[in-house]
Amino acid sequence: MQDRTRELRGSAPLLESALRQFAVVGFEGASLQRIAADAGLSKSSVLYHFASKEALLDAALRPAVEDLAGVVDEMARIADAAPRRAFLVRFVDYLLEHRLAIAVIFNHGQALAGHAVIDEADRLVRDLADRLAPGQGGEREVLRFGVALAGAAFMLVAADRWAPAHVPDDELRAGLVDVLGEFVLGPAAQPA
Amino acid sequence: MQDRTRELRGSAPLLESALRQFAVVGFEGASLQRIAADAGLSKSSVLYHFASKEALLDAALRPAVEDLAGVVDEMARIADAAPRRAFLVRFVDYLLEHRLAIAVIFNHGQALAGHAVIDEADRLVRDLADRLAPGQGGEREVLRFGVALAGAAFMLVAADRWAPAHVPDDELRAGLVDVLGEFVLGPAAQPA
DNA sequence: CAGCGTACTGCACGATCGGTCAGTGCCCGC
DNA sequence: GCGGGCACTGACCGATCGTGCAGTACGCTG
Repeated sequence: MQDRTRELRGSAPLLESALRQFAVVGFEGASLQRIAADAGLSKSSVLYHFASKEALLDAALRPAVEDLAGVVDEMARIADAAPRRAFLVRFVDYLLEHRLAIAVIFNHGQALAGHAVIDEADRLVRDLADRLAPGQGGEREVLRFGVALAGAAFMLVAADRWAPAHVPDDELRAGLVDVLGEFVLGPAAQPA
Repeated sequence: MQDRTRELRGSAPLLESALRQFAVVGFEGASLQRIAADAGLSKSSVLYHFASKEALLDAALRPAVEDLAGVVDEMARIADAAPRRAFLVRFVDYLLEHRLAIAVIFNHGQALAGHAVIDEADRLVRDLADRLAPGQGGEREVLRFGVALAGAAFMLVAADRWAPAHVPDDELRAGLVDVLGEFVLGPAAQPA
């Protein structure tokens, strides 16, 4: 395997096709052939821009992981202050923006353990959980946080499958802010 | 494809191997070769007992789906009565017993849409959600239920990945009953 | 012992997998 | 105009995919 990966500037549609395939059928189930066809080019062309299938996965997930690092930083700065709800809105926005990547990381994370991006994402999520549930009695808090986050990750891509009609993003965002707020901030933090 | 499937009586280890592979790498990512090797027999032998890869998926998920139908029935009978918490305990037990199948249905459901078992499982889950959130204002309730259920499904197989040490089933069960109870029964239903 | 069904296997098949490589057309600086 | 790099492609490779098929070892029944 050559280690030279040509970082294509205008590769957004290709990365989105890859992300969609990875999210739906998983990394092993997705084929370069299908990803390439979906993006409108040949398999060879995909492997011209990205040295391997794994490099493609890395490039597809990288933006979400880097943004997650920013989110965790932000969370660390506000610490235990009041504007937790504002942070929650910001976090739900992050989830919506990177919904496909989030689906890959959560739904297929176990199969992808060992890949650098996934391990980094896992570490960041654990960081976030630890920060939300400090102290030694936090195991229950971590469980609550895990359920809320993974559940949100699922609904991001499954909401349409359950709802009778397409759920607009705005509605989904409002719902997730409410539900997650109730879940991780406690019922006392409910809005008016 | 021949439609004759020999229903093997002592095929439990084979079905469990299949389930584990499907849960980790998804249906398309899992290979009959690896499933067979994991169960200690040849690929041909697997295809002797199950007419195709899809038939194997069906057989592996069938028990969980049938049990789910029972759970939904039970839920329908207790309706709006008080013993909801008892039902929740029963439900978490169900999740723990079929944790691999649950992981397949939730994490890879989108890729498996169209397969009979998956569609049936989807229908049952929707039934359950509708029963928990009746009326026209229930969209938010459905979202809450989806987040809680999918989150629980995730933690069933991911708890060990996040925790510093292995999480015993008893602990996981207790935690899920608490967290899900708080989530779908409302904070008022908290135990002493 | 003969005969049959059951559990299981090795082998072969066409298709598809990820990946390599030798081109090919095109734009851009000289 | 022309040389060189850039984006892209088809042909090809060995491996593996799901599946079909013929054959084999074994245990039961007659």
